[in-house]
Amino acid sequence: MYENLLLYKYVNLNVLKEGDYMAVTLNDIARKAGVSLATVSLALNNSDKVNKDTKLKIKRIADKLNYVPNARARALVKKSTKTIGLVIPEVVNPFFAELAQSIKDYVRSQDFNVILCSTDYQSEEELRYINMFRSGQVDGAIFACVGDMMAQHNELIIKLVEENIPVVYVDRDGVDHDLIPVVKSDVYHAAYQAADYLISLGHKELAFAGQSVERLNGFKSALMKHGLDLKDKNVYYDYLKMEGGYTVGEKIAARKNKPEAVVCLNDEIAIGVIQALIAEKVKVPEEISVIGIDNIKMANFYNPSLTTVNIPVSQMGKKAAEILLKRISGQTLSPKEKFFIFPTELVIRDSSWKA
Amino acid sequence: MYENLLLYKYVNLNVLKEGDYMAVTLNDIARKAGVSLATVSLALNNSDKVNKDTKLKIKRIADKLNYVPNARARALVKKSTKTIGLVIPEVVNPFFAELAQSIKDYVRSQDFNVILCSTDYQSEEELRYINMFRSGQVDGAIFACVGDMMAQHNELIIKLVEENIPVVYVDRDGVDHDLIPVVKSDVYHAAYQAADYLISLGHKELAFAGQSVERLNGFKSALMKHGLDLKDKNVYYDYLKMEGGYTVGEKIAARKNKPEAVVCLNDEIAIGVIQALIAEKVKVPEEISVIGIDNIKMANFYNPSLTTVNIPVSQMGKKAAEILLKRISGQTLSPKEKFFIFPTELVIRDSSWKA
DNA sequence: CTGAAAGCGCTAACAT
DNA sequence: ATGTTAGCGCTTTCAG
Repeated sequence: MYENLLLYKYVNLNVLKEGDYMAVTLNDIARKAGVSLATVSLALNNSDKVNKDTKLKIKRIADKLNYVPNARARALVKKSTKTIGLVIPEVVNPFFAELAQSIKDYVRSQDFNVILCSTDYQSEEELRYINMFRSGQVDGAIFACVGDMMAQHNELIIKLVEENIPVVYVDRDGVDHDLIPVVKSDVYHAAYQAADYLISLGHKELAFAGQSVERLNGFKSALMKHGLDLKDKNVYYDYLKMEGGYTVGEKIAARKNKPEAVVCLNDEIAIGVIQALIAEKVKVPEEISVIGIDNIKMANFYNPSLTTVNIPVSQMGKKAAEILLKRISGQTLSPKEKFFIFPTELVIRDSSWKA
Repeated sequence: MYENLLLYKYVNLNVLKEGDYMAVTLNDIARKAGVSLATVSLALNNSDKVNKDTKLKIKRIADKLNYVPNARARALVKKSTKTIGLVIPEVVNPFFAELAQSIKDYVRSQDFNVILCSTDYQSEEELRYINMFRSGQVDGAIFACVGDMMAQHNELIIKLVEENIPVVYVDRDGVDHDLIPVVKSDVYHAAYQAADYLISLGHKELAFAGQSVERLNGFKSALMKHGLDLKDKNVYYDYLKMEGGYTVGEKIAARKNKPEAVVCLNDEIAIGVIQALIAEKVKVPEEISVIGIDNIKMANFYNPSLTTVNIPVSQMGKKAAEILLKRISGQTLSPKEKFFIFPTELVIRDSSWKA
């Protein structure tokens, strides 16, 4: 809007004493231009209610003074900050990093900013953020925090929405999709695909590593379909990060009767598992096949390269951002947008092999 | 400050028609409590100028109404948003992700938020952010964008500082450390250490991959010290990520006379190089040693685990955040804080080996 | 087309 | 101890 204000000049009208900088305001410009403050505001906002010549004159002066509108003041009256909150467990996690990046990219193209809200899997942190959102610091928010412990906040988040702070969930299920749209990938199916593929390779005894009901269920359903049963000792229902995967790998390596293949909650865990297995001289994939979910960039650069199930994070992020901004601008959502689900895709690489 | 306001109740005083939610304001509370707006403000800010009983009464009412102060209004009058901007090239980069995380963690502990400003290495994006900062959306900013093309903004950033938006640089050098404090790691020395170590292993022909004057110079100085000379064909001076590293690896693999070892700008590039080498049947480290810089988490989980030079990113992030918040709160910096340099440390793992 | 004026919701003197 | 008042810098009717 103020493209031509971005000049590199710098004039300071109202500096009183050195070191006490005061930003130039509409008033400064008004005085200098000999018009009223209101006219300046209109002119700079390109209203056609103001004479072309005065507009030009005003803009020129604004340029010269290197005027930048005060975002705080504008936010107060417009009741909008042009920023959204993004709640994720952590940035140090390729999946969420990519999600964050795609969301930021999209909203930025629409002149919005994003406040980074990582919770480190702490539910109290999520609570703090919810309250911050209520204070009007953001125009809307995306919640992408997994974990069952977060579910307790769903009611609070609904209140947020009722207070006119739109929310969209990513890979988290809410209750009422009219109130809170959901963008997700079919992780149930992803886990199913992973297990199904492993079984098709000839593996009979499969393990699962990670904490996610939905994925575990998908995993189970594949076993069931093939008439295989799941032993308790084969599910390592715990852990979310790479180190945790390493622990699982160590445990598996220490077993006499090892599973033939393991499906991991995500690629990071898979890498952890593989790393431990290799360290313990268990060959991957010759002795044990390992498969991840997510298809992070590193999966393709790992050694052995990781067989995994692709989840289109960037697309999901963009879609979620689109939906959120639509909501913020008051547009209505199509039924599909209220529950948008992305398909997943098996990516075969080198960490899985015929038994 | 309003701990006890976080109740889950929800009362709406001034809803006029359904769906038209209006937040409760100080005025609502004042009316309800039969006191003035000012008293309410003081009470909720825990001023001791207000009677204990009225304070309690006011707080109780605020609770009941589920009051949350309006951050936008407060920002306008306090001339502070309690948020800072963090400019990095991209979140999808383990180094910057960790930096972002540590900065966020620290400022959050001081009740600040961070706006994620990634530039994707685009200098125009940095410009947009600078201008956004000028609008008062943030109380300060951290710039951690590398790249020589960004240097052109240094003047603009200095103006920002002169307009009372404190800035600190991370791994980027400015001009005037009084104006813009710098927190950095000794990457010159890091590259030196890497090369020096490789030479100590017996390698004589070393290559360098990546685009960074400082690191290349450190690399060169190690060669010089040992009386080795650097052939042009051994420096792959280019802007690179993991894929770029892969390309370099392919080029190296295709050479008749291969270098014996390669120092990479960072771990991601190193991983790319190794991956290509392995794909081309060149053994790492048996035939070529590869060493990275940064010591990202993945370095330890890679295969072969990556020899690298540790850079204490998290500490750097925290320190930068500390310094920035000090500046924001008007505290003066010690000379050391104006140019804070972190030492680096060689981390020997499996990607390097005696020739 | 331009100006005057009323806020947005809060803080912070200054009175009382 | 509490109330009154004047802004913060901007947008937006409503008059002229």
